[in-house]
Amino acid sequence: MGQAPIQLGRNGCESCAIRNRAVCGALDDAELRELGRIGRFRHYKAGDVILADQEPTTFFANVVSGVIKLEKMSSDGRQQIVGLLFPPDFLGRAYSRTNPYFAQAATDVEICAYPHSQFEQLLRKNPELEHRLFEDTLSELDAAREWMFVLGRKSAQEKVASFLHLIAKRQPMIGCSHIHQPGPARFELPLTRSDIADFLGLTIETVSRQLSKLKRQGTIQIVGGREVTVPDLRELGLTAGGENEAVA
Amino acid sequence: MGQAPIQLGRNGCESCAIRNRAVCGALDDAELRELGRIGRFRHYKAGDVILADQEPTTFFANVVSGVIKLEKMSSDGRQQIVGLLFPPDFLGRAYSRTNPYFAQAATDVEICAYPHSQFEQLLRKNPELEHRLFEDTLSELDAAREWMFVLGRKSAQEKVASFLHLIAKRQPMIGCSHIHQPGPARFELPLTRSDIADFLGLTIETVSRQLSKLKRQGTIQIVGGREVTVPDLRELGLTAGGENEAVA
DNA sequence: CGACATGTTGAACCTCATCAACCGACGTGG
DNA sequence: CCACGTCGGTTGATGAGGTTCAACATGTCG
Repeated sequence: MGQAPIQLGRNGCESCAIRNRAVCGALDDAELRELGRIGRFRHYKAGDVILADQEPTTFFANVVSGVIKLEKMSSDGRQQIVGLLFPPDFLGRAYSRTNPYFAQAATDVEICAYPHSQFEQLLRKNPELEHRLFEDTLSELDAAREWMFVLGRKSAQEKVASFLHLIAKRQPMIGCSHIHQPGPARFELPLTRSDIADFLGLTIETVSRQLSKLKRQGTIQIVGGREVTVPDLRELGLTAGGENEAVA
Repeated sequence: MGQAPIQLGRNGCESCAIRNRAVCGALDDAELRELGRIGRFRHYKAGDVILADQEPTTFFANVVSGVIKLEKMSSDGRQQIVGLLFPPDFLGRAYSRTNPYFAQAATDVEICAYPHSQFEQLLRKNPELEHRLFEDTLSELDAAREWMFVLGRKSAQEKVASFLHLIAKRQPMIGCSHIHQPGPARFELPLTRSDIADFLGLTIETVSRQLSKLKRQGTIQIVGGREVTVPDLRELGLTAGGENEAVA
């Protein structure tokens, strides 16, 4: 739970791992150079706080590697993860003086950070960039609402299966194939049991029990607590229930 | 549960009830005339479906009066309200071929509707309009995440109190004062018990019991099942718990 | 008036939270 | 080196909060 961002030098966008997939994909070469001039790589270790709730906005960023959790917490200690960011997602709440939630590194994380005011200036004078960010925000809103259904209406078993299904879709595979058709999948869980519980509105005990149950049923295998194999994604999808699964 | 939109003639934006508060507030007079040319008033009765899930997008709209619920449903009949629209909110998912959820009139509703392609054209060539819509979307995302905390982490009692608090903040008062400082409030519930349950991830019985409990505790009064008086909003806020209440 | 929709209340049941014990891995200091 | 504490995770026993099923009240409309 430290707070030790490691600041690195300027980055070369041309060779960036997420070039064309992140918001910067909206930019032509000249504009990209400008964004590259203001962008800085930063590293965080799992558990580091990246943005604190209610604090003034100081920067935005793109996730380059790792997973970031967005978290709401109440004074009495309850917490709820309200979003997960994977590469090449965008981090930060545009046009707000303060940050509406905590952003914390779930795994070790690399981001490409842009100073607040410089980025918003770029946004103002570049409608294509703003358009791209707008589309990203719309997708996030869709995802948030999808998750509201999970939180409000699904059983513990379905919640855990839904979570695994989500990770299977977004997390880079351990093996190699990056196409996820119905069929087998293999991935590493980027979250602890405690994080999973906070994401699903459950307790760690319930999460643990449901994972064990899914193992017993043969829907998944787990080794070392974190590495998950799903023999048949379709079956996992079925136990996830609900089926608003028209996610494209 | 019918589907009978009543189509009305063209509207005069100058005298519109929500002019300057809706997205159209981003437009200068000339552009407003253009939007006025494509906008049409429509009326719906409580229960009417306004947009159907998975259907091709045919129009966008601003809510002029009434309340619209955005709803997700699964094949087995479970449903979850994922958003409520009050005047002057914007209805519709920009840049998507299809609609990601049901939009249904919770009360009688008036909207100002813009045909799909004409509106998106206007959006493309008018960055100010898109910017305005972007800001609205960011607020919706904030609200959705706020609600994820409610769904995932609050007790039934807190959920119901949170709902009442939300309505108190957004619903026009029955009396006259439209300022809501800590103090008394009076409003009409725009949702049935069943809708409230679907918004909170509860059953109607639980909602009814919690409302009765709040009455017994003196936190609220209810007459005719729909008209609510809150002697002290601060107290309601306290029983709503959580306190991410930095809503500005 | 009867039929139907909306809402309230009671009783029984069940899912999930709570409390607690335990395990293995890891890191630290004596 | 091993004892120790800590952390993440699993499993069991128990009980509370909400769901489910059911009966009843109220209001509205033909």
